[in-house]
Amino acid sequence: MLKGQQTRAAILDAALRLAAHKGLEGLSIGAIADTMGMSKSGVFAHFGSREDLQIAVLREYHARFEDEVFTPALAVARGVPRLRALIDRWLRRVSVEIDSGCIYISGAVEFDDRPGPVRDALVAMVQTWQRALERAIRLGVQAGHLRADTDPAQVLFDIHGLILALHHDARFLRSPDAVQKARAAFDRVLAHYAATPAAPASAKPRKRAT
Amino acid sequence: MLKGQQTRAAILDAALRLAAHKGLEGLSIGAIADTMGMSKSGVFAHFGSREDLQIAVLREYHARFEDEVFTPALAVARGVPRLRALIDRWLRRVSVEIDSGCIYISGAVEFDDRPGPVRDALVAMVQTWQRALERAIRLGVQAGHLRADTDPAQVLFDIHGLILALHHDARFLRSPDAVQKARAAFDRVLAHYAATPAAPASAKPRKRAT
DNA sequence: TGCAAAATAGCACGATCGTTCGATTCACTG
DNA sequence: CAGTGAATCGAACGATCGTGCTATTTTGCA
Repeated sequence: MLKGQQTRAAILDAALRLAAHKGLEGLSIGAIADTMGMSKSGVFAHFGSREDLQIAVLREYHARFEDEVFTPALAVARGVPRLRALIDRWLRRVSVEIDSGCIYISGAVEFDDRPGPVRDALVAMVQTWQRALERAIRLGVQAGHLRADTDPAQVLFDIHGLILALHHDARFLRSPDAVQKARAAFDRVLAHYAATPAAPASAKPRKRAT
Repeated sequence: MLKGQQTRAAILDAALRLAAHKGLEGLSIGAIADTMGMSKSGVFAHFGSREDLQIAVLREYHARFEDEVFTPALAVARGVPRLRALIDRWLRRVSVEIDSGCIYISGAVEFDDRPGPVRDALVAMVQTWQRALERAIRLGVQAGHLRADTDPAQVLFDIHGLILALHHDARFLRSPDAVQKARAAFDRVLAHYAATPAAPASAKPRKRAT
């Protein structure tokens, strides 16, 4: 009863490591069994199918991402400070992931053309994360930190682009100063959308309308 | 003699289509043989190995990319106009590729962790394209279109990010307005680095460390 | 400590993969 | 038109894959 959950967690951990390197499609039950020192069927029995294993890995990744990036940033004051905390933690995580790979990014490329439950689960998770980011941006507008005419979806697009470029340059091109470039790009994005301090100081914290 | 080159080209064309959908790692000689209506060994004989086939596909893609994006833009006046032409063609190509996929992008994710000749070839091609773009940006600075303190590598990073975000949102998230967002982001990048047309300092010349 | 149930192993199947090899058909040239 | 080399085929090999089946071991509870 307990042993089952225990080895299942261990398998998931190994699978996560493997998927980070080889991608979700590179996940092979045989390879996991090898690194775990157990048989293929032993590994297989914990998941109904390879697809379920992939989805389980996805869920595990999502949970860790939330714990590491999203949740701690909630302690920071809403608006630009929280947005900064969010992006800072995201950048830091991608920087660490240079040696392992971000499953959200690799998965998006692997499954952009492959319908099915795995793609559906991945899309749902990415959208959840993007909606959380967009909400943080919107709070920044409401708090008066960002210009009132700011389009949150556009800011999200800009920020997401810099994360993707960071992942590409650091991981694929092995560029050593990609993190620095990403931080500069983020500062520039924030500066562009920042409300001008000289503007009407009617910027006070409001309760969320709509 | 002639027939050989002819079918080789046809195989390459089919392989390119297949790789755009399934990725370079999803390239299977059997699948190509099926769509070509010939035997596996018949296809195989044209390339010494699967790796050589992948590299040949890469080279073909690179040649088409050059013909479609890079070369025509050389006819435009150097500086920002040429840079605009370059990016416009690139955006247009990625937009069309929403249904097929960009091999540079998918390949970068597939091979960011897999050493070998395929990765080496892909890195070389991407770097060639990035160097060409960076040169166009530098010419924009020299022509006085962009501020003198512009870091071409940083501009390249920004632009590349918006292309990657476009590819992600359009192809994976199936967002219909990704192209529009990418164009807006590009305009914002250009506006940020644009040299002030005249001397009057309507805006404070804030210099940001890069 | 004994026993049911859960966890794991072992084995085999069918499919697909890249690759090799020998035979065969085709295309080009003298 | 004949002959020769290129082009293609067909079959097979070994490896790996996910998966189902049946033992066998291990675990947790009475």
